[in-house]
Amino acid sequence: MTEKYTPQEIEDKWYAYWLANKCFHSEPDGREPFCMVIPPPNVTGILHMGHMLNNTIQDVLARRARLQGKNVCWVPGTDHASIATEAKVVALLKSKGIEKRDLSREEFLKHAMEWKDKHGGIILEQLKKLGASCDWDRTNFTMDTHYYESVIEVFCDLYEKGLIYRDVRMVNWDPQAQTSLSDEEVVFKEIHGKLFYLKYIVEGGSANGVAGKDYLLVATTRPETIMGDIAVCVHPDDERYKHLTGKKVIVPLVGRAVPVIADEYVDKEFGTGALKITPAHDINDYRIGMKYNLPVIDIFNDNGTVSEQSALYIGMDRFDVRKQIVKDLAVADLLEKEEDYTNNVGFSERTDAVIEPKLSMQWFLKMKDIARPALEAVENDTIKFHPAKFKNMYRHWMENVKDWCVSRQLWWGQRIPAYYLPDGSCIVGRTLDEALERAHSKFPDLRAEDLKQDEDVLDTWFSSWLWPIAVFDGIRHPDNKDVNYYYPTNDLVTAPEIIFFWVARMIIAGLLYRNEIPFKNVYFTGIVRDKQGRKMSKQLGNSPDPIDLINKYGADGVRVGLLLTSPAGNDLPFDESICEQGRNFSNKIWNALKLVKGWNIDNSATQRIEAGIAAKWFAAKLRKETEAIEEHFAKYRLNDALMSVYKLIWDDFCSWYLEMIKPAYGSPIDGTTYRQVCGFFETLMKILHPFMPFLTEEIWHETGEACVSGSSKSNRDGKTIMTQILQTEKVSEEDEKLLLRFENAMEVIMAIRAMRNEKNIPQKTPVSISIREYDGDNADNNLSEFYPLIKKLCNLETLENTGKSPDETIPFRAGKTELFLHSDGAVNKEETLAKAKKDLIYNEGFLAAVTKKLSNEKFVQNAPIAVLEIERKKQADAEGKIAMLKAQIASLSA
RNA sequence: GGGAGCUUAGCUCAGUUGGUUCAGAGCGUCUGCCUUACAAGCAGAGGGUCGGGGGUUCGAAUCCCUCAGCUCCCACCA
Repeated sequence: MTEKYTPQEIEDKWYAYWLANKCFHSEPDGREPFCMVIPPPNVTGILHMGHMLNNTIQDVLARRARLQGKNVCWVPGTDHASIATEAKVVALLKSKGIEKRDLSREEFLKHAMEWKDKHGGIILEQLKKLGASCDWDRTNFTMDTHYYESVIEVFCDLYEKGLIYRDVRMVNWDPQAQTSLSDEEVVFKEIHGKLFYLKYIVEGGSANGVAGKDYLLVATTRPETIMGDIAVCVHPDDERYKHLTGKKVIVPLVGRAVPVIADEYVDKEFGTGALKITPAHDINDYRIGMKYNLPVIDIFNDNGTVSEQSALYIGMDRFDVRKQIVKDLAVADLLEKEEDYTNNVGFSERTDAVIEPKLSMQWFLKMKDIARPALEAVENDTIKFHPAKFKNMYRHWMENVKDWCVSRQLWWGQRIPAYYLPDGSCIVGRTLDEALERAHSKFPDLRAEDLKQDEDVLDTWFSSWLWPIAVFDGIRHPDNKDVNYYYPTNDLVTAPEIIFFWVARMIIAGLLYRNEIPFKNVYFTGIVRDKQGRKMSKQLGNSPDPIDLINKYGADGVRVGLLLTSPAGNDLPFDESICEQGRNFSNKIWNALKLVKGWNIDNSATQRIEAGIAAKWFAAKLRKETEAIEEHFAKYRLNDALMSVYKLIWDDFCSWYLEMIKPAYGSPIDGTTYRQVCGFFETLMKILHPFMPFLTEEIWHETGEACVSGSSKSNRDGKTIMTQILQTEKVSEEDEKLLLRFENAMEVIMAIRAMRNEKNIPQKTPVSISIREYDGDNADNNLSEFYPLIKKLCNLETLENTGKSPDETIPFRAGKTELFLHSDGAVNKEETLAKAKKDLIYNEGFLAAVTKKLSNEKFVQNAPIAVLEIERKKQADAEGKIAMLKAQIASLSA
């Protein structure tokens, strides 16, 4: 065996083996299913730390379910990610000198599909490095034919049910991608800009001045939108402007006269208390415009340049116009002043372009009614959120849900199956034929060429919301055996950021199309941050390349590092050093195997007494910890589960058990002990397998039955840990008692080690100890059975129960047990006396506190009996210790 | 502006219905060890007025009030 664990070779070897043996593939059978669907990464995506965390968690859950004997199906796949992907393809074509607008839809899609075939799905290959045990035969892509048809079917169905409609609305417009965005795709950022004060001259005469001299001052951050102004609005109670309401003012530079209206929406305190109304380019202005029936002037083209509708600056970009108009206003003496101002500006999540509110014709899905059952499913815990705090967020959104704008002005995606007739009316149909047939009821002579399909595609989330159903083709074939077996899925692991985008909508779709929830548990991961707490991002360059990390620490090491850090829903402050801890753990286990494999086996030898006790103890410990781990898993506390395994292996197995059974150098080990250690090792590898799949597979082949023959070669050819089931046993009362007694023995061992440390006596120098057990008559506390162990672990020449304090010894204590170190040299009586006195003072203080508590009538009356008994026991113990210390002090002083 | 949550050791976090010597874990730190599986290691040690203040209670990290600081979500005031 190699000196150090080298993961790379072993990881590649086993992943290939698992694939070759179809270890991840699932087909419906008689077993209980355990199903998960991967949150499909963008087809253009590259693996980042967030994916690493998310997929490690899913893999742990999948592998754990396999160990429980379930039929595990983890469905992988990718999302076509319409905006993100189209933006990438457009950019790539541009770099080759090809403009999208010069291509036909078909040509563009051909380029996009080629690009997807070439670069798409890299991320899935990267997930294999991580050890992800996805059923790759079931890989889905949201634009696969069956998936595409499912999406179209759902759109048509919802339309037929009257849930989908077409309307002109104010939408978030991304002028770069030239598409609308849902509210969820807009991110607001604080921008340091300017507030401009513009003069709107009052038309004609005025109550208190000459025409042209009187003006209304309006503050705005967007002077370039004045060409779209159709009114100025003031608060009805604002004394400053009462005389102006109903009059008209002249829009600066533009020269158009617009009315001054009064509405309570206006904040008197802000700016000048007068607000310019531009319905086409501001959502609130739009609402006011609607309320007062004002006209709409849309001054921007789809690409953000000024349109023909404008009086000025036609063709210029919106940001250039802002610069220019400020200059022109100043020249015309229509700009009173400008102030620094910070406000929130919406940006496109995908392209980072400044969002332009824009009126346009879009398709919408009515949400209110279909959201209600989805809210209930989470409220009544039919679907459980981990951690539960996200229920609040979910409720808030679902109660205030707005209609979903599902159309996007893109080509990459599912094209909306709506067809326009020559008369402008619109027919929805699954296919052109279906649409034509429907159109014939109105226009019998219509031909296919007369129908013009809607140019837009559907929002990406309108396909991903069907993911748990569509991956099993459950939309097109609702009664197929896969969907019947695997749906509803068990767990969904995702980020809280997409709780509305995705989780909520999947629940809605599940209830709508299968009348059943899509998953039973949702595990929300935290955000992976850097050491300084910043979110990892490409721009900051603070995200390590996961593949580099895997190469450096091994996939198992990285997985452990990620999982040790934080529980569900907590952000994860990532630092490479946590992967180091994972790698060190791999190495520790590797070395433990090396130790065991290095022993010579003597099958004729009888088991040493301490090895027998050690085995009994470790078996009990194993049962106890297995139970604890189960509980952690039940609560989705994966970090706690891993920590328990970590300590079970490192501390209990390596530091205690192996040290207890380790034969003297050069001596062989007896067959019984050897078989026991191999059995324990095997069980430990199974428990650890979900977290460290590669290492455990490698080592499993050297443990368990493979050990029994004593051969160092694996006799497990053709088998794999992946098909193993973890048998668990309940911890018994006997176990609990043994574990408690053993803890006392551990305390003694640690006290002796500490004493060696203090006196600078090396471990290799044997010493003798006398022991006096305070509660030695009590069978539950008696330590004598562990004496052989204590002797071995502390390298004692003798360990005798003397019953009295021998001369020439250094007394010390472990809990309630008195110990005496035999010393050849002069014993420093002063020192031990001082220590004993100090102990006495502490214990007398402690006793006083307990006694005071017990003499408090109210405490005795109100406290539960169990608590009282504990206090009385504390009192008795303290009294015993004090008596012991007093005797010691007396003998030392004599 | 509206809502939710958080504050415990140097760091990241546990701490069930208030009650064991309850103030914990891992990492880091310090001390001593290259002891024949492992220095990617072994053995040991130190470290916190549980954010501040007040209250309820026999008893508060835990319940209530208040102040301070941080985070997230929603809304988008020109």
